[in-house]
Amino acid sequence: MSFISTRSRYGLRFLIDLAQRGALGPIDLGSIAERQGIPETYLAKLVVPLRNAGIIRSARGAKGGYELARSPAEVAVLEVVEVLEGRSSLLECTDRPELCARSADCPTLPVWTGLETVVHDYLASVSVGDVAAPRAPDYSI
Amino acid sequence: MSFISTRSRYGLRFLIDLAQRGALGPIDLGSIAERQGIPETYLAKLVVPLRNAGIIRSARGAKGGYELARSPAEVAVLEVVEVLEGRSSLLECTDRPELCARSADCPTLPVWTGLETVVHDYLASVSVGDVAAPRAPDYSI
DNA sequence: CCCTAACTGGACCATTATAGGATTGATTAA
DNA sequence: TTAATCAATCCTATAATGGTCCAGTTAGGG
Ligand code: SF4
Ligand code: SF4
Repeated sequence: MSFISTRSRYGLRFLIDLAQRGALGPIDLGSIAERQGIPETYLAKLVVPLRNAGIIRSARGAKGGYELARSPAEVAVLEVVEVLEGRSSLLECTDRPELCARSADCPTLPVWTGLETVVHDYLASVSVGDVAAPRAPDYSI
Repeated sequence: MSFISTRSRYGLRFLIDLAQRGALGPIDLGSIAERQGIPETYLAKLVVPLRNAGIIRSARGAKGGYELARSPAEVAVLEVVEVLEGRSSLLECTDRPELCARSADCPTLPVWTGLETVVHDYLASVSVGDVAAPRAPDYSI
C-alpha cells in the first residue's frame, strides 16, 4: 500500500518496546507480540533483518529473547525503515537512474529526488530513543 | 510498491507534456502517450480523476483531446499525487486515528505524522509549472 | 448528414507485494 | 532432560499494481 508498511510500523514498535525495558536482559518475542498486539509469527520474521543489521541481539534457548544491540539514541528511524522495507527509496529511478532510459532528460525526476531527500532527512533526524522515552523529559540543567 | 506509483509518475509527465505545449487547443491522448512512452489505454484511465479534479479539461469528437484547465503554476504536485493515488497519506492512522485502538497512546504515531507533514509540505511547494518550464528562465527585470 | 476520431466506462487479467500461518529444527537455562 | 525460545523454510489468502479489451457515446469536419 505505501512506503510505510506494517513491517516498519511493527518493527519500530518492537524496538521501542525493547528500548523502554532497558538493559534487563533479553526479552522473549511472545511477550512483546502480545503486548503490542502483533502476530508473533509475523514479528518473528521482522527480527531477522534487524538482527542482521546489528540493531538487535538475540539469545537462543530458554530465557532467551532479544535486546537492543546499541543505545536507542544510536538507532535512526531511517535505518529501521530501510532495513525492514528492504529499500531506501520511494522510487527506483532516484537511486538507479540507469534503469530508466528517460532519466537523463526527465523533468519529473528532480521532483522525486527532492521528495526523497526530505523524507530521508526527516527519518534520519529521529531516533528510536527520541520516541521511546517512557518518562518525562530530563528537567535538570 | 511505493507511495509514488506509476499513476503519479505517468500523470505528472502527462501534465507536464500538456503544460509545455501551452494553450494551443486540446491535444489528443495518443500523441502524448507515444511521446511519453506510456501505454495509451493505461493513460486513458489516469485522465479521468484528473478531469474530475478540475486539473484538465477534455474535448470530445474529432480534433478533441485534453488541455490544462488552469495555469500550470496553480497545479501543485501534491494535488496530482493525491488525485492519482486516491489518498493523501502514507498511513491510514495519521488521517483517521479512530481506525487504530492504539492511536491514543502510540509512541510511533508522531513519527509518521511528522513524516507526512514534511512530505505534504514539500509536494505542496512544487507546482507543475515549476518543472514544466521548457525553456530558459525569464531573465528580464 | 454521416463518418470517424476521440473520449467514457467497465470488465477483465497477470504479476507482484503484503500479511500472516504452520512446521520443523537448533540451542540453552534450569 | 525438558521446557522455553530462537531460527529457517515453506505455504496461503488477499489486495494492489500495471495493463488490456471492448462496447458504447460524443461531436467535429467534410
Ligand atoms: S520517466 Fe523520470 S520519473 Fe519516470 S522512471 Fe524514468 S526517470 Fe524516473
Ligand atoms: S499502532 Fe500507532 S502507528 Fe500503528 S496503526 Fe496504530 S496509531 Fe498508527
